[in-house]
Amino acid sequence: MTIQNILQSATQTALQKLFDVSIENVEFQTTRKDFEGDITIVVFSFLRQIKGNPVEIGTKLGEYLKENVAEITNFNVVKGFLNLVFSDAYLRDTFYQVFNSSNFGFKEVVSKDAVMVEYSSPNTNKPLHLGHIRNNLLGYSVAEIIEAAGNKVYKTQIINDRGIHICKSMLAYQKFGKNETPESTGLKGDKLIGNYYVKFDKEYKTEIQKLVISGMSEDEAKKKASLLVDAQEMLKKWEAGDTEVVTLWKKMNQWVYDGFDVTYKALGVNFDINYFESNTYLLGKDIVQKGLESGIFFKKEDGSVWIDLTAEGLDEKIVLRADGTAVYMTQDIGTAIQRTKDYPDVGGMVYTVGNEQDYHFKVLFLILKKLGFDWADNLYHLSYGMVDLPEGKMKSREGTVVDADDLMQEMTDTARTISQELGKLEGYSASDKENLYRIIGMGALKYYILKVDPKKRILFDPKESIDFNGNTGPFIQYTYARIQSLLRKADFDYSKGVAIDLHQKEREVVKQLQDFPDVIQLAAKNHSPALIANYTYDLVKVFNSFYQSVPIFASDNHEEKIFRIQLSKKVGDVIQSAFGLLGIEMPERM
RNA sequence: GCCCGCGUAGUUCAACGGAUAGAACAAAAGUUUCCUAAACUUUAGAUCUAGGUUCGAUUCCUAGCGUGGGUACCA
Repeated sequence: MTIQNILQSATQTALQKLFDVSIENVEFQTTRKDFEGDITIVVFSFLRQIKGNPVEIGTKLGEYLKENVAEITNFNVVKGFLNLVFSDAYLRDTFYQVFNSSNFGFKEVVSKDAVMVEYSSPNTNKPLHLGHIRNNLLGYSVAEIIEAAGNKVYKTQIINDRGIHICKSMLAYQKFGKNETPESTGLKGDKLIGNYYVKFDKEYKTEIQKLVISGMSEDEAKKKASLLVDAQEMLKKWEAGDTEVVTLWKKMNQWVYDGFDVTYKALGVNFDINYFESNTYLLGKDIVQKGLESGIFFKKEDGSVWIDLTAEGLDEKIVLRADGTAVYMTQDIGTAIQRTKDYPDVGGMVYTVGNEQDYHFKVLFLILKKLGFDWADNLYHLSYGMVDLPEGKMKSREGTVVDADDLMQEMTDTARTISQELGKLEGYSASDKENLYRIIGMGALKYYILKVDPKKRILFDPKESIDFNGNTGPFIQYTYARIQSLLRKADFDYSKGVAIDLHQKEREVVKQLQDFPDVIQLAAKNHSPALIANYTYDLVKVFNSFYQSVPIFASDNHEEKIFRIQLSKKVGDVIQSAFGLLGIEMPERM
């Protein structure tokens, strides 16, 4: 029986005896740092059922609990807050419980429903940029968190490998490519293809200008420019399975995938399953047909199929064009259903997609619910804000994007500069050092992005925004490295339990550690890596304060030394676990 | 126009409806005879406005202002 259960029933009994009321669920919260105590009961919440002075009620309740619950040694009442103080013995015992459990905070996989987490979802016509970095980090981290909280997880991406935009870069390659390859140019495949996409746009604009000068209206020129016409023609050939086009398409896409692999690896993300739009873009039409028969959808005179969501406060939405071809929505309906067929244990899905598509997913989920799928209640759009630059929005055509590979390289370079100035790494090999710079640089980048609430937009200043001091990844990594150094110097056995009185700072660290499992559960429920990040930062702050004020090796009490090393080790373990959920690696030294 | 986010110190971020709204950066002062000063300790500084619900509101509701996004056959 956990202390929460004991407290719960003891409090209920007390309320019954003292005030003759029964309260089903008494809420407990950990006491704030500035007040004495470990767990707090908010007496105010009883006032509806118990009339009287909150302080008096709290005092009576506190006296009863102190009397009847062995672990409670004292209490105090501030306004309507009853703060309960636990014994050192109890805190030590719970600490040893977590100290000795290897998977502290993590649950066994318990839920039989798996969750499919989709993220990244790139187009194969250009390299990944800063926006993808936020997407990837969020998606990966949320997947890890959900898994840690006890669900089986499948990570997936849907690769947008077809369509007019792909044909544009293919056409530019055909026309201006001179048979270049990643090998011949030394460029990453995604970069090479991205260049052709830009090239297309440039040539297309030039052509439009020429047409306008020769007397054509701009609108007409945009439609009649030969480059665009050719690209559309190429798309038709692709759809018809034309051998030459498909061969080129396969070759160029493979270059891009090879390039993406490098970027994903550097980011530290991975996928269990890939879906390709070229395989899924025709899905969903049969479902629409069924929905039409059952009256969920309706047909307009021109033959297009719609759903009426005005009763739900939304609009009408098209699900099939007049010519019978699919739209984005059709495809997404079909893909979702396909996934549950491919992986029958999937009972929910998370879509990591920017907030400009909030409306789309609202409608998608509603349609799937109306179609009667029982998993439709467990769909979640992990919506995140844009990453803006000081100059404004990123525009790939205008070249104001921050390239993912470049940014990661820059972070590593900054980490190298700072580390070399501090110069603490003698005895490290050159390659170990380089690896360390990478760990620190990526830690800074990942933490900077993940500590922010996903819903909020991020203002990203490449020059100034990545810091290595304060509330940052490297600050936390540094604490971890110091702890490892501490453990290396501890030349005594600290594996066994000891019974000492706890100092105030030690109590604070123990209390913070105890919250970790709850934080994981909450983060999974809210799909929020930011909660983990901020929790870890708080833990480090509390630990640093402890570290500074309590002499660890100088104590003449050996048992105290043992306990302090144990405490430090556990803090290190928890930091490592928490940052693991954020995809951030830990340095042994720095 | 309509719909959906967001609005907290000078700046970047926190705060299950709970106590005196927390940090960091920037500014000012201090701490290195045990373990890594990328640290620690002080000082100064904020909830867009007006109502409402509540014992209690940064949080929930209404209206307004500011800001970003979406707006029906593009994905």
